[in-house]
Amino acid sequence: MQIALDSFDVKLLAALQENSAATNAEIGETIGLSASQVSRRRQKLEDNGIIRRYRAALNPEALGFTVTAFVGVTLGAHSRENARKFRNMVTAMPEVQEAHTLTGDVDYMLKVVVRDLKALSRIVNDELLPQEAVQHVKSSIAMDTLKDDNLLPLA
Amino acid sequence: MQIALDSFDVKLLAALQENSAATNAEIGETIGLSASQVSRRRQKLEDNGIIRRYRAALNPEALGFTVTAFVGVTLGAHSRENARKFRNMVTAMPEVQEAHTLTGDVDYMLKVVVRDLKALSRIVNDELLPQEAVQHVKSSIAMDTLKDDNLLPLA
DNA sequence: AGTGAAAAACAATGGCG
DNA sequence: CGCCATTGTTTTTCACT
Repeated sequence: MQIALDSFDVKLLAALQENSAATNAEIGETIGLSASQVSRRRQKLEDNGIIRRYRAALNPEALGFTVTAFVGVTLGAHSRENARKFRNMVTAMPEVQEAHTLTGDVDYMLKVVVRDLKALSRIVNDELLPQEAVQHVKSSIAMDTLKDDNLLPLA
Repeated sequence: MQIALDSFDVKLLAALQENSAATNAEIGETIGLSASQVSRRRQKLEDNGIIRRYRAALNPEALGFTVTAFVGVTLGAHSRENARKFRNMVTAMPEVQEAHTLTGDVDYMLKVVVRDLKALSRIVNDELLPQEAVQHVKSSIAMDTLKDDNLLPLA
């Protein structure tokens, strides 16, 4: 999928990932385009999958999610089938916000968000560790989050 | 800030973080509420800060961001001033999507997104390591991302 | 490539049960 | 809280550069 983006498209994407509630007219004003062009370009970017979706960013603390943890997981004797089961499981777990396979000594890095430490303990001890494939789990708790915007550096 | 949320609010929040482009009528249909009530509740949730903002989720690969890395940073002799400088810097870096202070042997965990390994190298060697406060940096590259939705587990 | 204006869709309020 | 009607925005389409 090779898509040519001009500088208007990039500016539009930057504006939308910053604030998708802005009207086409408002965005047009900031990037120097008419509302109708913003609409047309936006639709093209949605159609070709560059814009994946629109979502509301919620306030975790206000909703009681006070614990964020990074959980490093090391797998044991790599049976293909057990590793697949593990991946399916973490993908399906709602508390797992991110799951990546890493280079280095840790096979997987999970970002987990829960209401309290008890819930984290339950996830590690009752869900992750019982998995056949899992050999070792190491959790680090985020004491403070300086930044969590997950915005692409389009600038 | 103590806010009472009933099950309609929770369902509404779940629907909005899943897809904020849905119309109030569509959301109302899925959560069992009229469009006008969805509108009223949504506004209240925006006003009291439970809904922070609306954003477009973009496709990183389509935009050329092929490298995601987790960078663990250990600070040296903790001069308060140097640590503050470090925090200000990572917060201002657009390539840093997340920055957390952690429990354990690593002081900070950064999630970095860039176009190629060269850009990652530049960030580590030319931006992070020259910082006074930084003693040690260890990067792990995400070879595969299974999940990256950053949705709160409201279910 | 782009604009501007009309038409269609939608959000937001208020009143009533 | 549902329903309905109204009002004002906003999106989208169309004609025209």
